[in-house]
Amino acid sequence: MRTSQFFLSTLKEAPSEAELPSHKLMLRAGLIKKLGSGLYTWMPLGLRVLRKVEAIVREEMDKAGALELLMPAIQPAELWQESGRWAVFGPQMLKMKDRHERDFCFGPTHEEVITDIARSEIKSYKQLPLNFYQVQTKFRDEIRPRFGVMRAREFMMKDAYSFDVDAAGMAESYRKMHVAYSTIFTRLGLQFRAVKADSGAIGGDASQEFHVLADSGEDALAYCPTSDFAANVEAAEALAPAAPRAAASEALRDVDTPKQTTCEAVAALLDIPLQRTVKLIALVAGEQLQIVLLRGDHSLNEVKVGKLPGMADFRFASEEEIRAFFNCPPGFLGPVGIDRSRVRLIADRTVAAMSDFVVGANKPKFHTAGVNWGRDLPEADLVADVRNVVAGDASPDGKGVLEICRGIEVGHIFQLGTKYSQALSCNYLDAEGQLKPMEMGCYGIGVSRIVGAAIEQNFDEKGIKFSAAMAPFSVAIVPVGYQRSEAVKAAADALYAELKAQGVDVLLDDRDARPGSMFADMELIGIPHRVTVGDKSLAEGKVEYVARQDGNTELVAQADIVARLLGKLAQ
RNA sequence: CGGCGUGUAGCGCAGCCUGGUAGCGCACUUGCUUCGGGAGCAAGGGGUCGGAGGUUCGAAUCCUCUCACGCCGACCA
Repeated sequence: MRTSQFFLSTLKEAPSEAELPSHKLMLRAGLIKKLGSGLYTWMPLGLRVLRKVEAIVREEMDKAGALELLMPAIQPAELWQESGRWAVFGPQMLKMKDRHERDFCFGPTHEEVITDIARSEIKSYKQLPLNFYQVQTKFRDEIRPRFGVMRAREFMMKDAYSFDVDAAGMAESYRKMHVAYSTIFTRLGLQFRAVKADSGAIGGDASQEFHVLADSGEDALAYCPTSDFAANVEAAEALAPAAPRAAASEALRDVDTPKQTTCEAVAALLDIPLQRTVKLIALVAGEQLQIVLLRGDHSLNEVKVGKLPGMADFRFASEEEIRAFFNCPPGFLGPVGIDRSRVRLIADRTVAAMSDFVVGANKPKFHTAGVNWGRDLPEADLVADVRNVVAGDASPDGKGVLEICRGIEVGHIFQLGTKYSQALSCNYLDAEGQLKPMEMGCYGIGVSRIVGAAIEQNFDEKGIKFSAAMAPFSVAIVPVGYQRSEAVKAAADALYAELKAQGVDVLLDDRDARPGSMFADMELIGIPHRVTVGDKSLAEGKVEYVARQDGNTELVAQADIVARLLGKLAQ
């Protein structure tokens, strides 16, 4: 491709709405253009990148035995009503009516449709196992779209669905997808990690997420450097402290905390470690107040709370509800001396093992110190793991200590079991003629998100640094004086023709622009290999090669440059 | 949805407080010069100042309403 025949639209300054480096760079490089909130056009340059990601995803899915199909983006409401998710999915689903007032949605995912296909097409165990996939535009009406294509409302997703005769078969399908996903992200040149995940709204048993590691990632990941344990923080178990609760050694006493409404402030005032304080979080579930106690430096894990008995649809208590029960404003709440018949007291495992701790006194401007279980208040009604793990916690596999890093979720694989096949009567006949529900799995990859995540992981002050696998063009030829020097033009054209003949995605910058702006553009859009052709080096029969990755420059004989480039591209 | 904040040329912004002929940089067009790191000079084109209503002789500027977008909190590939 020649730049004069292509469409480059680079910007020196990024539009102000962009926050993350990847978002700014994608706009500056002209990969995408915003149409509305969470809606982006993939411009010609960006589409080339997206297509390269898609191609790798397709190759590996095909290799893993999955079959591509394409389902409608618009789906009738009936299927969703049948699975019960029409109401459950909520406002995140874009709903619409046709001219006959029939309900439809723009598909946020395709479990219902694929299950409908399977139940009508698959009758016998002899047809199984099967894995169908598609690369499709999805729409989720995100509460807050942001970060460009990383959290867009309309986005490109690869979703696959496996159908097996039994749980062992499903586990094998799942394992194949795990392998395929690892291969895909490796081929894309990404640093990634597979972690244990919560299965969330989609449901099911086992599930793992694939994360591109990046400091700006929205998810916190817990991993153990000395074992293979890795989990999303929301799914990582916090073990109970190994040491038993120490005996009480302090007397119960009130302390003045005139303005200290947080554990941090109280700890600072009393000059004690934050780990000696306990905070109280008031929740409501089943019309009853639920009091959760957490150590001062820990944070509530809402996923874990939601899984406790009777807490499935919990919410945070309102300030009125808090005042009604405690007769005290938030900031000074404590578990000592409250009417335990009207509430349930849930203690985090860590708190249950504490002694001589500090909590609110249930009266404004006071906290209580030297609090001890059993002596000053009855034991908790429930001791459970309700906190997020923190760096330094023991690894749940008992093989070391956890560290925390951040990641961008680009893939998620689930073992669904029979959740959807039972809801939608997706059955087959086994060898004994028995009707059985199919065992399903589903596997998603955020194709458009990958582009953003990859840039978030690979950029410098000059712009994007695409891996060879994702770059819109593999090689950029920058002639200095293409319009002025016959020799330069002839050499550049010859190199261009030769690379094209070799099947290389090559971009020849034949604009009548100054070299500085051509260099800057090629660097901004992230072309991994650049060849500069100029009179100076041509006089010695050489051209200049620059690697975008490290900026290393070398003079290469004209006769050798094609072979050198082919060698680098093959790496 | 709640809490802020911003809407002025394609992009980045000033002007608004204190009403009086709409500006700057980049980008774009033309010409001359320049040509290995986002060139210089000169001349140009482009804006219903988000929208509606109001106050006023006069509104980008003041008031009311509205829409859009962005940031901070709960969802997810």
